[in-house]
Formats: sequence, C-alpha cells, structure tokens
Amino acid sequence: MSLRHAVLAALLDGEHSGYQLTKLFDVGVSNFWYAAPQQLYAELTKLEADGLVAGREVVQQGRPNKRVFTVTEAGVAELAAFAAAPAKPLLIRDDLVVKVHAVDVLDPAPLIAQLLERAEQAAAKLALFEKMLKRLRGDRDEGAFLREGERIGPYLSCLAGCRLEREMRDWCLSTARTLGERSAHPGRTTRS
Amino acid sequence: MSLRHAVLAALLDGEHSGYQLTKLFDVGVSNFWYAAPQQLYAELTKLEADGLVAGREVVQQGRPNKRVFTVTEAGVAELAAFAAAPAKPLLIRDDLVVKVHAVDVLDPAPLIAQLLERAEQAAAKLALFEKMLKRLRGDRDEGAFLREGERIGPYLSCLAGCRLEREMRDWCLSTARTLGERSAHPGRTTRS
DNA sequence: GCGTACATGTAATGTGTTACATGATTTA
DNA sequence: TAAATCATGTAACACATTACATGTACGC
Repeated sequence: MSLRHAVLAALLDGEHSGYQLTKLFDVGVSNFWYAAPQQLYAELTKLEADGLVAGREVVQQGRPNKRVFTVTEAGVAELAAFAAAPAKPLLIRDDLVVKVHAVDVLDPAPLIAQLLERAEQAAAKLALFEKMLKRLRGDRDEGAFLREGERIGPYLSCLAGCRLEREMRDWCLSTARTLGERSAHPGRTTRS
Repeated sequence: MSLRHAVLAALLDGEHSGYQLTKLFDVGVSNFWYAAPQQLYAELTKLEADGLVAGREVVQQGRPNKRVFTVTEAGVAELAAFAAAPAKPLLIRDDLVVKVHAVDVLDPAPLIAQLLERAEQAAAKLALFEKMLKRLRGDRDEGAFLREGERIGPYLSCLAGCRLEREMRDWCLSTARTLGERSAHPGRTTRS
C-alpha cells in the first residue's frame, strides 16, 4: 500500500499529470520506486477520491488536455503518518543477478551481452541523475547546498540513485570482463 | 514468472528444503531476489509438478522430516532458456528513500532513526556476504579464484550484494548526518 | 509450560502486470 | 501517411502478501 506514498512524494516536486508521473517513474529508480503507467492512473484516481491530492484540468493547444495533481493538506498528513511508521525492508528483484548466479551451468555469451547492455543503461541513468543533481544544487557546492538548501529531499534520494547506478554499472562491467576472460582461456575442466 | 528461476538458481548450490530456501531468500538480497516463505513452498510444489525439480524425503531425528529438492535436467534447460531471454529491468522499491524524498515537509527525527537502523542492517548483511565470499574462495585470492574456480556464479552475485549493501550503509549514514546537522543548526527559514 | 526454531501448508485478499482500447497532434 | 509523443483509461489475469492453521522437538 505504499505506491500512494511514492506518488504523493513525487507530487511534492510540483504539479504533475498522470502521464508526467509515468515518465518520472519510468526513470523510476531515481526515487527508488518502480510503477507501471496503469498503476499511476489508477492510484491518482483513488488518491483524488480520498482527498489526498487535488486535480485541476489544464487546457492545452496542440495537445490533448490533461489533469494535473497537487498534494492536499490531508495528503501531507498521510505522508507524515507514513514516514513515522517503521520502514519496510528494501524490495529488490533482478533477473540479471539471478542469471549470473546460475552462470556455471549456462552459456556465458548471452549473459555477457546482457551485462554490457545493463552497464550502458546504468551509465545513462547515472549521467541523468548527475545532471539532475547539478540542476538542483544550482551554483552552490554540495556541502553548502545540503546545509542551506530549502529543499534537499529530492537531492538526497537522487544521491541514492547515483550510488546504485554507479555500482550497477561497475559490477556489470567487471562481471562481464571476468566471464569474458574465462571464455577466452578456459583453463579448467569443462562442465556439461 | 521468474520466481521459479530464482528458486532454480538457488537450488544449484545444493539440495535444499522449502524451509532452508526461506532462510536463503530472507537474507535474500544476496541473490537479488526477495520472496516470502509461502511463495517458496507454493513454487516448489509447482516446480516439482512440472518436473523441473526432484524432491526427496529426508527423515530426521529430533526434528520434523523435510523434503529437499534438486534441479533436474529439465530444470537446467529452463534456466538456460531464461538466461538466453532478454533480462527484465531491475525492480526496486524502497519506502525509506521515498520518505527521504519527502523529508522537506516532514519531521526528520523518526527518519534519522530509521536511516541509522537501516545502516546497521546493511552493515550486518555486508559482513555476512563478505564472510560468504571468503568461504567460497577458500585460500585463493579473488583474482585467482575468478580465473580458475569451477563455480563462480554465487561468488559474482554475492559481490553484487556486497556493493549494494555497502552503498546502502554509506548512503544511510551520510543522509542521517546531513539531516541531523540541519536539525541542530536550522540556519534557514522554518517551513510549516 | 513457554518460547523458539524447524517444517509445511491453505485460503483470502491485495497489488501489479499485460493486453486491449481510444483518440489528438506533431514530426518524418 | 506512418510513426512517435501526448494523454487516459478498462478489464482480465498473474502474482505476492497476510492471516490462519498445524504439528514436532528442544532448551529454559
């Protein structure tokens, strides 16, 4: 039941439509929550019915109209209750690491390809996150910004995203290298 | 539908009962897949029905009997098909980072407590993983083991777990410090 | 006798994913 | 005119979580 809190937290950054949230949650790991587009539309409907967000129609030229949402006072209260409650443990599920775990009975070639692809995706996200950090802190350096900035939440969560993506990239690259070298010099008994 | 592959991968490490898998998946992030106990029992039943694992009754003294499972040839084939298919993107969901994202409208005190608690948990897991790495590589150094070891999959996935837990620990500590210092010296306009 | 660890499940509920459906407007 | 982006949803299905249920055996 905490998709709603993730949505509320995302809406603190400003008014957004369902579609815009889709994009934010697609980059997603930035705020450590993944959600599919359809989940977001459904959740926004529920949140509005519960009075935690307020919707507003925005008429656009050249594009379909959209509804943008803001967090209400009740929404902030809900977030406060959520933050005070004990945090659930991190939920993580990753195909790729499972495959690597099983690599000894598998053909390593497709895995190496997938690791390199994932490394690239991670590098791209990292670049995106670092750009966002720069934008958030403006001309201040990080220390000063974290001491004096008015809004540091998104910056701090983005730092977490950076750490994750950096490690993901490096792990993928080093794992791909290890597997590649073993394929090139199979100095051990072949299994299967 | 890849809980089954995570289970198959875990069973490559040796015969395990449902209960034992419960413990492995509870430490869990080591192989980057979280699953609740009830999921595992259900999945094992299905896997056995599909012929991907073989169960064997183990009679114990002083304890209830248990059924342990091994991956069959069909199971390995299933894993191979899984590994060859494109990997799904990493799925991550973390309450705690969502809370930090929203910290600017919240009371930071309970959050700081949660961050420190999480840091401790991460440190404990890291220690566990590092012990496991030592056990897996034996007396060889890492480079030699990765070049010459016969079974490196679990080692590589455990390295990923180490990276994640190390970063989680450091991020939690540095975020808690930042929030703590701001509470101590509120040199900015108070909101709300 | 009580709590903890071992050991395994069923059933109900809640959440998330996938497929389908629609339609405007912009760029190639 | 075909594809891409913007924009929002419904419905069916798959999956995960929670609560409940049961029972052995060990150590305190």
